[in-house]
Amino acid sequence: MTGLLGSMPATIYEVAQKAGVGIGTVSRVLNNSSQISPQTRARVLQVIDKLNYQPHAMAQGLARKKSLTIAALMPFFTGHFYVELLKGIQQATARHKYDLILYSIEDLHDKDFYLKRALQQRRVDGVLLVSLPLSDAYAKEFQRRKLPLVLVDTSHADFDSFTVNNQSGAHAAVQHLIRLGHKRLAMITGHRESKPAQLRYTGFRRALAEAGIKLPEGLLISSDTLSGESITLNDGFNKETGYRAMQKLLQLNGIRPTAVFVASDIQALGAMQAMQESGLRVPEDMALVGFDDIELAEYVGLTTIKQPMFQMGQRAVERLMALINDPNSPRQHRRIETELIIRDSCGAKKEIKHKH
Amino acid sequence: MTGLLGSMPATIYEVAQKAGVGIGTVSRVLNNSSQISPQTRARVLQVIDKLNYQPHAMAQGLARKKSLTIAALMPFFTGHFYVELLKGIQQATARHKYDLILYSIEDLHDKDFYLKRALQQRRVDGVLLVSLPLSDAYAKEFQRRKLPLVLVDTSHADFDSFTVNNQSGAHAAVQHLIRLGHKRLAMITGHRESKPAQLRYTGFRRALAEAGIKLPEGLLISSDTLSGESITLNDGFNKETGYRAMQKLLQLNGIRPTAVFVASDIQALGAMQAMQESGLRVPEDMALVGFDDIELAEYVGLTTIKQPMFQMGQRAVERLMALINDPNSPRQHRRIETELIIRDSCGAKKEIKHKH
DNA sequence: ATGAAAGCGCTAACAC
DNA sequence: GTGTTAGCGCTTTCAT
Repeated sequence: MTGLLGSMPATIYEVAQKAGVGIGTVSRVLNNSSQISPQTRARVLQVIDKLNYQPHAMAQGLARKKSLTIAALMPFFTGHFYVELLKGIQQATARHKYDLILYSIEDLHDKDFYLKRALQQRRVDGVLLVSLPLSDAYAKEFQRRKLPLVLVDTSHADFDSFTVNNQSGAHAAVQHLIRLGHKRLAMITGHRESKPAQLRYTGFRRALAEAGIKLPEGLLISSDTLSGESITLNDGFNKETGYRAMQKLLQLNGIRPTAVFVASDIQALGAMQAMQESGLRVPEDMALVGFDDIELAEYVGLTTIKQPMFQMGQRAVERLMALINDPNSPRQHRRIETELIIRDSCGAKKEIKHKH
Repeated sequence: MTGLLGSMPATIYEVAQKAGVGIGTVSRVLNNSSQISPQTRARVLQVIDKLNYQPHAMAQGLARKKSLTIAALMPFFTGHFYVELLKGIQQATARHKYDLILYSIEDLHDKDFYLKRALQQRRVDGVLLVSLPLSDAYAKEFQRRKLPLVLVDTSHADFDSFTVNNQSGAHAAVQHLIRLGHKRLAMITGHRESKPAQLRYTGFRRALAEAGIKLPEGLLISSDTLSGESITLNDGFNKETGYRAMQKLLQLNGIRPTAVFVASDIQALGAMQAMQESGLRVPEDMALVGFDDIELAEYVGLTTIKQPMFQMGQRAVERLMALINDPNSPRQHRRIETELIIRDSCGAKKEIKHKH
């Protein structure tokens, strides 16, 4: 039927010809333009269907100056956090019938390269920048090009952003401990220069202050005050720092805390190991709350703060789509609230445990 | 300098004009064509650099009938396996200077939709289909269109594929147990209809046969012979089936096995839980080997079979690129070998343990 | 070696 | 309403 051209996909010309109309008409029904007589529209649609015609994405993109594609630049997968985020992004993108190009950033050189690519070459309709700081040079570039940009887990005054509310998350964690009756609390966290570490610390202090509890000396342990090989890894949020920090806490006789807020689950795991080696049990000897809700947290029954990354990914895409459709939509900086996941590491006092 | 057009990216025309050459010439240096005088080439390159010019991907794609993009269709992330795979895919794709469009398949309707999209809209130069069976209808379609396709973790006679060698992996796992001196072995696995389950079983049998060991009745437990809610989940590879299967094994007095090969780590976790509840210890009371090397495996010290997904992703992309460059390249069905990761769940006999 | 011109498949402005 | 035509930004003959 399709003759010699049978193996090549149909073009708008063939559709037009078979339907006995001009290509403009076909284009119109494709974009379901305002006024087309129902008859011709039906006829064209029929041919389209018969030829199994689908418009050529690049030709459309070129003519329309739109790609129906967005790019996500993200550091590749340090676990759960990014996987969930990517899922959310992917799903929302698909729902809008957009394609998602994934650029993974392993070092800062990559970032530049891909940013440039997204900006100039690939002409995506919008970009999502995840966890990476946006330099002023690129900020200007995005503005000049009027290319919609949404930041996720990072921020910049001039662009829309979605970040986790670290402070209120930490606050909720500590409040939970306090509600359970704990009065002598400690905190283990990452490097003091780390922004999340700072915010989580603020939340911790705030919760203590509200309960009229003060933090004795030595009950706050930041990674950078420790010694050890991998101390600097991942902003101090790693198993070894958790382990060493807990060892330090355990040496505190007399003022040993009854509960500790560990600013990351991975550190909490290290802390648990240290406790175990000292013959101490969680939560009997010491209650623990983590932060992140990594996969292992569920397995070991660690009560923790979950960051709703899936949702964050979705919302970021929704926002990006809104910006694509209305570039003048006012800037929004959204702070996503966390969720307290209660498991076994704090024991139960007046609380009902939610077992998963 | 760029005047009113300053906010739009430069085109090949502007480059040509500023360099005092025709657009054809610019195009030639862009594609570093054979013969261009070093001088003009230098001059053009200089202008390109000054204008910060980068070719427009869609225009190039349209003219060249190539998109420099591939698509990966995959069921979205059931953990580690897919994350590693995606990392490998992403990295190899980037190395070839291709872009990666990610289509996530949540149900079979998605699969159809995206397959059609990739196939007809000519957005991509090749596709990677992961873990999903390819229907004959689409197989024909890919052939007709001559669109390069590589299957990963799934296969079809007519297309290149990369799959894990389930059989030899299982064989290695069981051989390990046998070398450790175990003579009474059992196996816990997923549904009997599951292809991986079948292959792993074959590997198990082969290892036993080679050692002259026979499998007494009742020492092979498939998920579909169990009862319980989530028994059917994920082809029977889930925690509950592992748990129940182990319970069943534990009821076997007299012929209780000293070691069991569990065909998935997640089931091994369930099995361990059942043992723990019965006051039994791993490996003292029973040795365990899993399959998959999920994240938790390391945490609980489970000896297991690792599937090198990162590598598989990379190789699949390499193959796809080869096909894109030479569509007539002969078909290859690659079987990727697994790796035995020795941890603590088998104890040590004559073996040296590799501790991670 | 290089300029001119004809597409690539589509959209959109312009006629009628 | 619908056909015609001029681009979109590039590659690629075809001349020269």
